[in-house]
Amino acid sequence: MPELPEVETVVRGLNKLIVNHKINNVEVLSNKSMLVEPEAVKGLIIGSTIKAVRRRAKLILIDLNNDHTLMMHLKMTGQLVVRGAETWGAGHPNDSLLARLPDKTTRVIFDLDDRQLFFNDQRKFGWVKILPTDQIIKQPFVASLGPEPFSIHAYPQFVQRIKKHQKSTVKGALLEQSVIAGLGNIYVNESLYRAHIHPQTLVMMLSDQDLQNIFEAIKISLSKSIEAGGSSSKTYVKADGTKGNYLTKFAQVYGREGKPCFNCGTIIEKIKCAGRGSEICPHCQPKRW
DNA sequence: CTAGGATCCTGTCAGC
DNA sequence: TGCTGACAGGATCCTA
Repeated sequence: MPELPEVETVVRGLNKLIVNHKINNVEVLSNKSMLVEPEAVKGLIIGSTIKAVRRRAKLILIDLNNDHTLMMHLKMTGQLVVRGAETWGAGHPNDSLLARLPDKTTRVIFDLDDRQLFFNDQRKFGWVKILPTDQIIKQPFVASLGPEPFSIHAYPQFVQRIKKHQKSTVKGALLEQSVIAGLGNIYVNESLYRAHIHPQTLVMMLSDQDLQNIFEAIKISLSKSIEAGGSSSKTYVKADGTKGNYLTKFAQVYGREGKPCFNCGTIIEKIKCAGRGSEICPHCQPKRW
């Protein structure tokens, strides 16, 4: 899925493009994607005005002017695209960001006054819900979330929470949203590479210094991506008109299997860890066992 | 309680 | 060309 930086990019874009706009109609093309009863679509969504767009972990929260909030999760292949006076989109980087919409991945269309918001999701894992705004933090998943990586007291909370997973691999623990919020497969791989830690290292084997290195590496990986992702929608089509992938602008190991490590030149390998593909530099991220 | 694997769904790509 | 299996930027459910 879009991970924290991509969701942050979506939220920043939506804040510029849909706040203070009224939702005139909602077209549901996939019931699986729209987990809102038809009566609630009519009674709570249609006719409301968007007040603000927020993010918590990988959740997108669109506050309406009736004390309710649209909660969206893009999961693996979701994306949000605005078409109107301006054209813009972010999330899963595929052709639907550029295509005429709706297309075969379009699941929900929000008709605003002078523009449309498209919820596209090839694999239909993502969803849209609506809740009273004050109930969001009471949702079990939201309540269980670990700290936002850039919040002031994130580090001690991160340390306390990851230490509950002593027998897990460090990769498995970092993928847990209850340990730290917003990481997914790519940023866990990127962060462990930058911290020089092998993903299969058990949490019980990590020193306090290791944890500090990992936490700093997470913040660097995320912030570099947010910087690049902020322009992802514009740079997705390169100057020559071909498709581009903004991840290649900052990724150190993602998608680089078989290529030389930027640090030492060793060939990047791809292994399986915590059930997910994991690119590593075998020299920079040595096994400790 | 934890940890690991299967699962939801659609599409693409490598290898016959 | 057509088929098959592996895999994919997530999180939940089931099992042990």
